[in-house]
Amino acid sequence: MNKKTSTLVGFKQHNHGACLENAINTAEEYCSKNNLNLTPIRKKVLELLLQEHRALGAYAILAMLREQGFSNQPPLAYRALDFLVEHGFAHKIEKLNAFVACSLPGANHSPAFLICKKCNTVAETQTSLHNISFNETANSTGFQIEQTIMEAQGICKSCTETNQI
Amino acid sequence: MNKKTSTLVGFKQHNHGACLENAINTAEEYCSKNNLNLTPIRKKVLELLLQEHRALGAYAILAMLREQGFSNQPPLAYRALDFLVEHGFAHKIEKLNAFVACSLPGANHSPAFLICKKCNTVAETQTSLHNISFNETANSTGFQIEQTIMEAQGICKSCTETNQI
DNA sequence: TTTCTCCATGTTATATTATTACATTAAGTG
DNA sequence: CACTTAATGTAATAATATAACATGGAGAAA
Repeated sequence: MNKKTSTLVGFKQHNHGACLENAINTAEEYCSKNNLNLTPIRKKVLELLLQEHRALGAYAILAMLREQGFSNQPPLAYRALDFLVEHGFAHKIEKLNAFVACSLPGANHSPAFLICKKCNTVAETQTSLHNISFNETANSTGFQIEQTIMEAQGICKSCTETNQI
Repeated sequence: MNKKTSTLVGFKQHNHGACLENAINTAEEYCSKNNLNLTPIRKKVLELLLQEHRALGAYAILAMLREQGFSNQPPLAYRALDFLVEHGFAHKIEKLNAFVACSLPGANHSPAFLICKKCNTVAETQTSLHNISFNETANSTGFQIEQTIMEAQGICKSCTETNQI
């Protein structure tokens, strides 16, 4: 009862091409089912995020969009990111003011992130246990939680082992 | 074993003047013991934060400092805030890009925050249970956590009851 | 005392992140 | 077709944060 499995993506090996293609397909299906418009810009931004397992800043994305022939006005990136975040295809990492593709699309989630300070890789974890303390405290005071942000910064195994400066 | 008490400040009544004075005294003692320099600017910023139970942006603080006769260059505020955060007298609320005084000074903590979207009050909670899921996931992948950020947004009891728009 | 060093502050400039506001285009609907 | 709505284009600016270098002051070392 006390234990809860955690899943994690980002510090493990995986088939990246398949991962990307799968995520895009999932997003497309979800959008067509829910009458959402995954426009070229939105899709392109999602692809750009999926190609990294790192958080990208809005202006980094904007620069990439420009390389692809899009205009480079900030709202272009922010609007696409807003759409992706609103519908769960991406998350904002508040600590970094940056964005990552969702690693667990479709999950009804309250995600938590592990951020490596050295390589900037971001791993998304999915648990439910982590909300207990918030819920307890919230309940005891009548606070109604709508959204939780959980981010941990540290050093990933790979960076610890190579011990690079 | 499974339960852990949570403490909370910010949505409860308390003697505000005493609270402020006590916090300042604690900070001064801590600084003199640890050979830290609680300069006039740093002290003033701490007082400004303590006067609210809300998060204040760096530029809001800067404007208050100017009213007190200090210069109004951004580094003035950021340096003082850096000091306060580094030594645990204040915390940054990442979601708001803003700062709150620490409600539990002296505690060796990994704080969590409840942020009311209506009145902007920020309550600090102190638990240890909330780190379990992070620690489990981190351990399983060799990730070494250095800092965790936990923030919940929602509506506090008082705002729910008055139900103001 | 003089010099040195360190820490804090003063100051200018600029970088980074994000939004507002309004014009234009495109797709679907009555 | 005219109308409505969603999405994008574009310009301007707001809000947040830092870099870089100068100045001042307190205490240690010579």
